[in-house]
Amino acid sequence: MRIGELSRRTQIPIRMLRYYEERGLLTPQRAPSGYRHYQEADIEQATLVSSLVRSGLPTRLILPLLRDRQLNPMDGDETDDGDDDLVALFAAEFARLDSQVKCLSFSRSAVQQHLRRLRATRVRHTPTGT
Amino acid sequence: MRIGELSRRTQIPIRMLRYYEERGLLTPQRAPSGYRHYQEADIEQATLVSSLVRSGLPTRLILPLLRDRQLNPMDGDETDDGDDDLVALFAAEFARLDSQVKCLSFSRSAVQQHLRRLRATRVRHTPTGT
DNA sequence: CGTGTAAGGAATTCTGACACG
DNA sequence: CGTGTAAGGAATTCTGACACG
Repeated sequence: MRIGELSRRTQIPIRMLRYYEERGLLTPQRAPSGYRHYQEADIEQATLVSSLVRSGLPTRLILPLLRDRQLNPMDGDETDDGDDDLVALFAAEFARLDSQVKCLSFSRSAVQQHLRRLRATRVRHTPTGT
Repeated sequence: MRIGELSRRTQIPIRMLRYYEERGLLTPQRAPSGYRHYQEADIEQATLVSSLVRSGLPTRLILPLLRDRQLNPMDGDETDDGDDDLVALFAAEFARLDSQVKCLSFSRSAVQQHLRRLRATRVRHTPTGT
């Protein structure tokens, strides 16, 4: 598929799909026309990248993460060996995401609870509402 | 307790505790000296407010949410009756929080998975590590 | 001993303002 | 709008010392 279709199916702006490619996170083939050509599997990949980017991961961390993912588990080594710095960076990102999820989940349920009560009193006052 | 202790126990900057009060979200008593005096219950309240603020809720929405919370369920009306606008605003916030939680959770588990593999290969290459 | 007090400094808190993205 | 910071002052608390009965 071409970029427009991928954008539509993933809800990711075309601008961002091109940006991901610029950062090496997505590598579509090219038609003679120069049009990008994506595989079905790129839908999943683009979705993952988009999620990570929106979650605040710098693209330079997303790249090694993707490489790791594409490795055959049976393969030995082509990994970022013993990269202590990388491990530390990812550990920090994980901690950040974890606490952010907790904060948002907590807020989400507080808002949900409020919403329920708000609607309850609304109904009580507007019994004729459709 | 005074503002310093509350700040320490909630991990919320003093600056923010003062700001919450300015917005009517926290209403500590005052000592003759002018020092703020907080109750134990303010710990929970401050934590809730902080979470909501960090989650991106505007303080003007947090205020009615708190009021609602403090209402006795048996009481009748003193609520924001039939406030369609409020309901819509909260519904929008809820939707936003919900999708944000999903995005972050997804990213979180992707990073966690990567971290595991990263550590696994690190160990394989550094069997003597402590 | 238990208790009050003056002394000087350190830590805490106050407000109103400016800065930033 | 939420948050940080520098400024200048006021209230609070701390410690070690001296005094008293």
